Amino acid sequence: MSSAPLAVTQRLGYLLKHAQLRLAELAEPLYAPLGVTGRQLALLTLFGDGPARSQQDGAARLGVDRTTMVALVDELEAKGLVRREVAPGDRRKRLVLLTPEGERVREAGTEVTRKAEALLLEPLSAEDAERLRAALHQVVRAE
Amino acid sequence: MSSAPLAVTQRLGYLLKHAQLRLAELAEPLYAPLGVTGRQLALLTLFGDGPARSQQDGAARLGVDRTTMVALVDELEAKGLVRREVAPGDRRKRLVLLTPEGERVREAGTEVTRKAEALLLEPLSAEDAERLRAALHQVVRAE
DNA sequence: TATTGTTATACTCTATAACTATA
DNA sequence: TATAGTTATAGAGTATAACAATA
Repeated sequence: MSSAPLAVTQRLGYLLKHAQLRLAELAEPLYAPLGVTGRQLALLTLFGDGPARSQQDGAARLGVDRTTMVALVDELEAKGLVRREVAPGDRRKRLVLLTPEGERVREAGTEVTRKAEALLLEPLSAEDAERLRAALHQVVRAE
Repeated sequence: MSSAPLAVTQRLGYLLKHAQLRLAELAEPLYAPLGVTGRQLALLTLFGDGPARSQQDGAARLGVDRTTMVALVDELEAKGLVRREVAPGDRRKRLVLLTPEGERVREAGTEVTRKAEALLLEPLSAEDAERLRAALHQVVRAE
């Protein structure tokens, strides 16, 4: 156990926050032409991937409150990118489904996300970049 | 270039955000007995490390607005952990200096931060943990 | 004129509480 | 009774604009 000063710029909290800020900085200009924010694209990715999910299910996976999810889905619905559908079998639940336009935006967004991530990871070798993603995944998995 | 789905939980934005959430979850209970938040401890680390800094200098390093820094320093001053001092040579600037109590909290906080980081990094080997920190540092440095 | 600190203000993000409808 | 979605509201956190002191 060393007792070096551990300057603020070496702390994981600082590094994670600033990596995130930098990623957002790189990605948002690329998302803008698609007419969506990074947040909205994340929602499209979430609801467009795999079997249909309810709002609550989506909220749980994204780690946000269900009241927050209502507003997020409202935004996407207003843009015509998703629609709500009563879940067959449980009329309390609303499935969130991508419209054809939503599907197009999701696909374009996926490409753009790749590009932004590549820009962020540019200073790393391909191997180190993969290790970074794997390490973060392991650390988060433990939730 | 693969075109796999890149599920939302594999995106760097998601991973960075959730790693940060998890770190905060682990760290805050440890900070609480010290009477400070993680944010406040980061400030103490920033201003307690190296030569005295002005508020503006600190704000720039932390990546926050200077008006935000005013409020943050106010908090620490109210707790008696720092004091402001007019900078010799430029009377517009206020240096932020740790009080003896602030110094004590900073030292205790450093230990606690190490502990929280260790908890977060638990699933990784020591080598992978170091690689993670190094990779984040490289990626952020490019700012 | 420009910069530092400050205040007032507004905006974004998010959660809590209370309601409706379904189960 | 409990759950899903919704609404209204309030609390963080942060930034923009305008001002005083100093350069």
